[in-house]
Amino acid sequence: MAPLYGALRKLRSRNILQFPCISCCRSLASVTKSHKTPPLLYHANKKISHLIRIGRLSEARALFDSMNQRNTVTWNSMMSGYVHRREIAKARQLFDEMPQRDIVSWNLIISGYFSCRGSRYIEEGRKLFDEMQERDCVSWNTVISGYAKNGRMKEALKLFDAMPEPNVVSSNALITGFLLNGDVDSAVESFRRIPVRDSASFNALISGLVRNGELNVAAKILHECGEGDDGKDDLVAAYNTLIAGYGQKGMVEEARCLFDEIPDYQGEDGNKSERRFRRNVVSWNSMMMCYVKTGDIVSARELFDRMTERDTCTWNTMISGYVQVSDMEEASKLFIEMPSPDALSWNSIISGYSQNGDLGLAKDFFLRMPNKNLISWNSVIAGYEKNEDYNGAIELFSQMQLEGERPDRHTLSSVLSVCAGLVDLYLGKQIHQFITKIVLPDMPINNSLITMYSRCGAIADACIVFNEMKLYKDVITWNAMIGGYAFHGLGSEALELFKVMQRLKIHPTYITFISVLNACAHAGLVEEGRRQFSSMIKDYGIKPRIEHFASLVDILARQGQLQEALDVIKSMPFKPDKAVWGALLGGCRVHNKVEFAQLAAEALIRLEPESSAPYVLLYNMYANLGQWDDAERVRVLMEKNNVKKQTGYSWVDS
DNA sequence: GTAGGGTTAG
Repeated sequence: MAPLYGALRKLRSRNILQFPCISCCRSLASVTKSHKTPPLLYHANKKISHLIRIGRLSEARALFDSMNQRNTVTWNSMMSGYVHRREIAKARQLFDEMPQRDIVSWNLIISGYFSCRGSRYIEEGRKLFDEMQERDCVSWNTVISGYAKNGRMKEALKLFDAMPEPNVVSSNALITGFLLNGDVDSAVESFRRIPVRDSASFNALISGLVRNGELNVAAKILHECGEGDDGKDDLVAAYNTLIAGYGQKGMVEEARCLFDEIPDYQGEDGNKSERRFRRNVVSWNSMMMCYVKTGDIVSARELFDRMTERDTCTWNTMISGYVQVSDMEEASKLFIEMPSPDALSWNSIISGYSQNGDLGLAKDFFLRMPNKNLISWNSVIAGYEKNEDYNGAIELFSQMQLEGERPDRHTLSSVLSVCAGLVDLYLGKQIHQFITKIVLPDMPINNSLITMYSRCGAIADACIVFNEMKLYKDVITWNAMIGGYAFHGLGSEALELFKVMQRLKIHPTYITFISVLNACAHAGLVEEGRRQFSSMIKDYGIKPRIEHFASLVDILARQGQLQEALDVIKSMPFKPDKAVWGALLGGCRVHNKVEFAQLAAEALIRLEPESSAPYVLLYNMYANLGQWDDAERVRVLMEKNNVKKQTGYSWVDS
């Protein structure tokens, strides 16, 4: 008896056998039945399911239509193709047309309805379930998991209690459902109530806990897993999930501890050990990803080199690691070396070159890529936008639509930034219209809209978007609006909004303070500016960047406090850049402080010898003061340095 | 042919 019991346990843990239930007997019956199927029909059925598996649905349908003999399996296979594609109407049509239905037909159509979004479909699925004459445990599991996946736990639990024989699959579905709703306690309780847990029980619980940020609970459960768990010898997937979860939070050390806990058995001659709980390729990939996420490319590479078995994901992770640290040479080396690059590999390389400013290579790879997808288009469009080749971005955007690729929120967000860069309000409004037609504007999209409108001079439209966001705002939203006000010289509005933000206890970022300081400059508030500058450091622990110093210099210089501004420049821990000297020079012009102007202009000329602006400014100042000798000296210097005066241009589109 | 779950790109 004992060996038989052991064999049963082994089968169970491999998901071949579960709780005793009708479906097992039924599936055995259908196996024997398939032997009676005429060979031609049997092969045609196999062909249909193969075509569906590789995603060639229309070919499968053509074959289905051409068959002069079909059995229930034929109809069911065809139906499953539509169910997978969420084409529920077509699946339903087959269901209604088929001459004979078995339990699988019913289960299929019900699962189809439950995997469609919208309560309409769920009700229809439920109606069919209620109409069933005979149900097996798959029917129950389908409906329970259907409710759970849609977050409707009340109905799921009711059915769970009503089912004739509870089984581990439905319990697992409940766990997933609870965690989808963030109900950690109920999930853990359901888990504890399962008499014999399998590996999917652990996976469902651990992955849900990780998604809810409950890493400590997950680790505890994983370590206390006990006797009576069929899944306990196959916990590697759950370990992998938690490793990845730690990686997401940057907790590399915890991840490494877990990784080291998984045995790395390799039998003699490098053969894989019989033991099932051992590191697999996903464990290595996940651990590598942790290092990649924290920018520790050396440790990631170390693991990569130690791996005896690599899959596409391994290569892609390593490539994306090099992309992140801008080592495109190594990234493309791996890309060439890897056995069969997939869409993800191509896209990593494309976005890598895009982000690192090599648009030519990005487009080269993009054009050579065999099956471009939405992400490929988005990567290359974002690259053009980031590198300020706005017209190139727009060209790609229209090209993409000509080729039948539908833009999504990522595309549209990039295109909005393009409109902002081009200062093209007309185009921006068109894109806004387009957006409302095809996606629900979410936070990132709304944020891009605010930036676009304010950069294009339509501050009122920016306000409308901002106010429509009501409760759903993040720091970026606030930064965009405050920055918009500051950009338009509406200093007091910007400061007022900043106060509201502080009252709501939203933590500002360094970007917020760039806008706040700019607002102070525009509003002529010297004391307020100094106060905000030190509040940034003291109250919020934000280290001032050179942009903040530039703003502070701007604030002081505009008010004619040029000596104070110069003191700031001398005391700051950065080498003053164009913006800093530019701010000083701007103040000098307004207040006719020629001695400071000379200092600032000379510094600017050293930084950018080809720019005519500082020469012109200095020349005009001397001229205004009647110091014609000095003015002439500037003009000669300009000629000597071969600088041409550029014709002015306005950057505001009418 | 139907039910529960792990890693990578914009």
